[in-house]
Amino acid sequence: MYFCCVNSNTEENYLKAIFLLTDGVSEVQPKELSESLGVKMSTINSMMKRLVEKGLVEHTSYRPISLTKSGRKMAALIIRKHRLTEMFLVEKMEFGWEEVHEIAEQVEHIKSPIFFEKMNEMLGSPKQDPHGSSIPDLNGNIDNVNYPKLSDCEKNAELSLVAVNNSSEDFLKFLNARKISLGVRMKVLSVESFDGNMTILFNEKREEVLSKIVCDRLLVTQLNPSK
Amino acid sequence: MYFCCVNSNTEENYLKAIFLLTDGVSEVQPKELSESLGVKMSTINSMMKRLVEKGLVEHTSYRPISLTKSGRKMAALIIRKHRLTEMFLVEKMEFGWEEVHEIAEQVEHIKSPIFFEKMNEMLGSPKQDPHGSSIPDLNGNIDNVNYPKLSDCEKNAELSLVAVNNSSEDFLKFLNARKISLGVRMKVLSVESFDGNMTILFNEKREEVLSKIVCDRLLVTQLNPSK
DNA sequence: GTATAAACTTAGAAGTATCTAACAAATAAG
DNA sequence: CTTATTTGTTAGATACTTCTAAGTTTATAC
Repeated sequence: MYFCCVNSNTEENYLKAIFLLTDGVSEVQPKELSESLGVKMSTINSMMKRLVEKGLVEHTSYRPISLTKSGRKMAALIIRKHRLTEMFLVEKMEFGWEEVHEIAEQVEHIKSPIFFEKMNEMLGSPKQDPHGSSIPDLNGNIDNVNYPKLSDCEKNAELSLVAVNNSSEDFLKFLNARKISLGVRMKVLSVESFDGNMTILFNEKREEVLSKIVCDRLLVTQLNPSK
Repeated sequence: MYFCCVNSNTEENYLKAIFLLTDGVSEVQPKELSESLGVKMSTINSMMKRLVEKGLVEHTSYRPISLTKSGRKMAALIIRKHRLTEMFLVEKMEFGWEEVHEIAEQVEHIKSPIFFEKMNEMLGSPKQDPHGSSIPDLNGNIDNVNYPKLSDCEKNAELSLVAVNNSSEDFLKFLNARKISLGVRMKVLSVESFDGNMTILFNEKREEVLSKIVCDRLLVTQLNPSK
């Protein structure tokens, strides 16, 4: 018999991955999870058995995977620790937003509620992490604002960058090199229908051509709602 | 075959324990290690096989255990991370010295040299942790000052508390309750030869009777060398 | 100096986390 | 609608970390 309240780092990583992959939707395919975690399908299978038995995951043969209520809460609390850590590293330790994901990936597993609540306090209970993602509260509730992708915006749209979809070091260094950071003003000058490339005017000054891959990862809000 | 540069948290804990138990002496008995880590003797045996094979530990049947040069360096670097973390928690996050050991025990395993060097920089390259223990440098070298125990001091000795031998929460709370902290001035008023109890005058004001167990854990320097 | 106790070792088992290989079900393609 | 491909499952293997139980060696006591 398992003790439902004690989980290994590995189990926490599975819960977190399922949580992130079911953002917006309710289920995730075993295949997706396997690719996201970099493990074989059979490994997903054994772990799902354990997490189902612990009451954290719902899964029956040949069906997609979802979190139970308690699994979702647990996952959200791990993500809270991850995102508070990222914010702490950027705000209090002067790390760049491209450096913090890997460190937070390890720090998030530390068992010490007071450690993270101290961070939260020092940071003034931030609502977003350095990449614009929402930080779940202590009850595991998370504001699920679904910002549109830049790639879904049309010509002449005037926008502000509010979040990025991906915190990989390479991608964030790419943005750094072009001085693209959260809050930057953007105007869509043109959209190439052939390949999805977009020409963007940043802060009314710099022009950049961004590939579809990049535009898919930039989340924005409308600056002047056309009314 | 093993990869000598990659170690699990468990292996790191064994190296650290051997390092701390061989402070001053060159070897440690398997039994001591087993008690210190809270695992059975047979577990010590299997782990020693692995660490010997990795070239980190020296051990032959029925003989005591010691670290190789590379094992010692590795252990010192883990202790560096532990002690920098403790200092960071106290100095930059306002934790009490009794709260930090448990957290540092987990943080010390984080794989990110830059994370700890950032702490070191923010702290101004401290030489001691909040309990007065030396912090090894980046090469794994450590100042091995062997402060005398209060329990070894004689009547009328005038002393200053420079370190504690033990960072358990209970012990440090005991000291907190008596306002005993690093740097406090102490004068030995009397020593009870029967049980080793000592009556100590703190900062020329407060008098406390401390048991042998407590006096064994307090490390001091002579304030006025009697010459 | 033998008997006894303590310390140490070995062998074998269990749980976690992973894999490979073989097989089964569901989906896509013709 | 049958075939082929992709996706999912099971069984069995390996490495890690730990245990218990049984056996050995060293140290202690008389």
